[in-house]
Amino acid sequence: MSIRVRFAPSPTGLLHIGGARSALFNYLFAAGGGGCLILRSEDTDLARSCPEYEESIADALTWLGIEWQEGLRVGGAFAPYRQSERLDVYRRYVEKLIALGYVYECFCSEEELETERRELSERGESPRYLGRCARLSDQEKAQKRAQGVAPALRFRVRPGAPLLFSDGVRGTVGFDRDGIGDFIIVKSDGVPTYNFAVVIDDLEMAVTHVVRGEEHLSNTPCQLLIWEALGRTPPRYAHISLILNAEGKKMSKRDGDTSVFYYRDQGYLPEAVLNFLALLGWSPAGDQEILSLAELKEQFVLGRVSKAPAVFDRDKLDYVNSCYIRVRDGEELAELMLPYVQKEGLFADRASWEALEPEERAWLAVFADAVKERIKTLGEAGAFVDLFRGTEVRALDEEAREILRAPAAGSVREAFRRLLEAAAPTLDPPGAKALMKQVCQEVGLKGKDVFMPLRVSVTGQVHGPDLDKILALLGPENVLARLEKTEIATSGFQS
RNA sequence: GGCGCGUUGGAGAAGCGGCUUAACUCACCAGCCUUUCACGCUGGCAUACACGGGUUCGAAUCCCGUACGCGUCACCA
Repeated sequence: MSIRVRFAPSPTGLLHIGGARSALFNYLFAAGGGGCLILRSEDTDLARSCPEYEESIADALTWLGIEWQEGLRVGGAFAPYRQSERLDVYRRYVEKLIALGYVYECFCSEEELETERRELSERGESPRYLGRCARLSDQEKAQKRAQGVAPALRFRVRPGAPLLFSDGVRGTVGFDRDGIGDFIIVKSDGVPTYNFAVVIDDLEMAVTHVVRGEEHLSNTPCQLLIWEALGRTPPRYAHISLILNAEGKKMSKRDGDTSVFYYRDQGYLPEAVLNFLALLGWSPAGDQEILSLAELKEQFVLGRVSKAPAVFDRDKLDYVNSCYIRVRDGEELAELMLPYVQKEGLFADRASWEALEPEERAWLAVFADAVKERIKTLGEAGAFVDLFRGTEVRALDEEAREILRAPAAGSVREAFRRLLEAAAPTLDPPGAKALMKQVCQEVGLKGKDVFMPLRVSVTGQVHGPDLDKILALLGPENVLARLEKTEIATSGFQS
């Protein structure tokens, strides 16, 4: 039998990093065995669910490169894949459980339930429902109903052996049945609860393995109970550890920077996010950590997933991302950077990469190659725009002034200016290099003595990308203009 | 508080009873490379197996307790 797994988010928010990792692990697990990933929407919480979130979750998965073979958007043999559209399916199973004697109506109010839980808790017992409505007479029920109280449906937990299951990452896990308490499977508004709907969906959709976050571990016994009542074999479960924030707490939406789109907008590449997420709680057998999706698929095994929670480390994400930025180049990388460059006002009026002129694309390609080794995210590329554009030079700091005060600085600049004015009206990196070589010959110097004054004159900074690229990107006109500005700015200091 | 899960250097982790005087990656530091920075390379730092008992000739690895952390206890999912 082939593997069938599912990712079943509830559309109550953007896809967050923990959800993305669950989806990834499901995807990798299924892909390794030629299985099928189902994307299902658990929208039984009518009040909080929202179709826009469902769309954005699917978009986020697509952006990441996680493909599903069945479910939302793609359909499949077990449609529909939205729980709100499967109410009649659940109803059928409720009938079945009723017939089997597992279900009873509960009229308890929220306050009553809360009081019960509190009392149990104070007595040091497990807070749970003690079954107050389990044996209501028909008359009592009729009375409640006459008062306008709509009943919820509870699942009756019968005594029996402990619920043991073998978890794919944690090994054998067990819960006692008497600690559980009868739980609600259909709310008073007639909508099934999560714990019930998942079981029915997993059953109907022939799910073979459930890979999900550890927060669901304590839901598992309830679900097992339903499987048992229905006389069916449950899927294999695997509960992956949580992702913690720097404070060691479960990464929650309240932390802010937890949505996948946040990282996309910051300029993280999808393959980097995926690679990083895979490394959170899982480790490859070999030493290589930078792995493509194809390699991850090939190497991923559930058995190597860690039981302990992992802390989300932005530094490592940055590192992984920089690795993926560096292997890209030319116009391909330039296109990725375009939005961030536009944010700085450059080519801001262009609707897309296609709307750029060929020479603009070429310019951006040189730009991209000039900055790619010094950025961790695409977003950081924006900071370089000013360096390569316009006639303005950044204010000189003391270190920069020092360099321009060097005895030979003046003649270097002079020679460079002269040669540049005589040169062709355009500059490319090789051309810039040749020009600088000529300067070296003319002033009889080389190395730092030549390059540093030029660098500072043109950029105002002591550090930065390769000079030939800077010059090419600026173009002769801007270079000349900048030369003049730094001349004026430093003239008062040259003795 | 009940129940469940976890605990290897700052972070991710390898380790599955002897090969461990505990890999590897990030971060950090230094040197080299380089016209600068960055990249890359080399080296280093980090007094890492939570603690206490067992089992064993031998334990980070198995068992039991304790501590600490986290999760969960909803007519949320």
